[in-house]
Amino acid sequence: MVSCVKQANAHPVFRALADPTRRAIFEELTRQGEQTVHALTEYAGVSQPAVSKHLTVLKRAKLVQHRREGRETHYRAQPEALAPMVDWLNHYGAFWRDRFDRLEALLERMEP
Amino acid sequence: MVSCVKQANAHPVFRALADPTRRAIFEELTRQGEQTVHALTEYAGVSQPAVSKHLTVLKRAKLVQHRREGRETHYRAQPEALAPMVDWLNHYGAFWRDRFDRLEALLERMEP
DNA sequence: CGAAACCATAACCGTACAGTTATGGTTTCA
DNA sequence: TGAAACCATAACTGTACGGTTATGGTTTCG
Repeated sequence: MVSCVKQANAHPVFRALADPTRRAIFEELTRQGEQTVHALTEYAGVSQPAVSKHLTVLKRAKLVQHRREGRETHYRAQPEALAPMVDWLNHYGAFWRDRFDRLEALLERMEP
Repeated sequence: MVSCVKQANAHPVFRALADPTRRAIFEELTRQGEQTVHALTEYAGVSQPAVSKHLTVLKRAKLVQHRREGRETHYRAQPEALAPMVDWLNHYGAFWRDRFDRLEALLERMEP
């Protein structure tokens, strides 16, 4: 029946991904897998506290998870948290709606 | 071959849709179709200049088009402009990638 | 143990931004 | 023609936000 209605939880996702640095961090985690804050700091080209704050925002949107191991913290992307955004596009992106609907139908037949 | 690489044009879309009021306006235009600034102002619950500025941002992201008719300006949503965001999800939303890829393949067979 | 690495939080700063009122330019119409 | 409707822009304001340095808490290791 396709995604329904009121997801207030969509806002944190939209908000988090509006910042280029945050998008870059998420992209890097998606491509390279789990990363320490140190590694992400080198990649992002901003200070370590800045990266920590970005990770906090991403964490609130559930876009990343963290795992502490000794003195370092490993972050990894959690792409399932993109679902609200996908739902929104499904709902309001009229141009894509047909495609999504057909996809839904297809997938239901493919994976019961 | 699925969407490729560097779309700097994705940023304006992400940025524009990060604001709740702007999303609401876009959603309203998608649901109800073409609307005047006056109507959108009533709907949005903010001042008319605020709406005008939001529409300007949406316009820069190509998410809306406008058509002047006498003293009123009619705006309408342009959902195709969501493409960069869809591409981004396709690229970095690992969880959705398989689905999108299968969709691509399916659509190519369905609409040659 | 003591120093260094790793990370998070605090405190601060400049700017971008969403909102407001004020104003002016077109267009409609009585 | 003159007033009112419609819209965009200008000018201003407060706050949110992304960045920085400073600091402190764990953890590792020589």
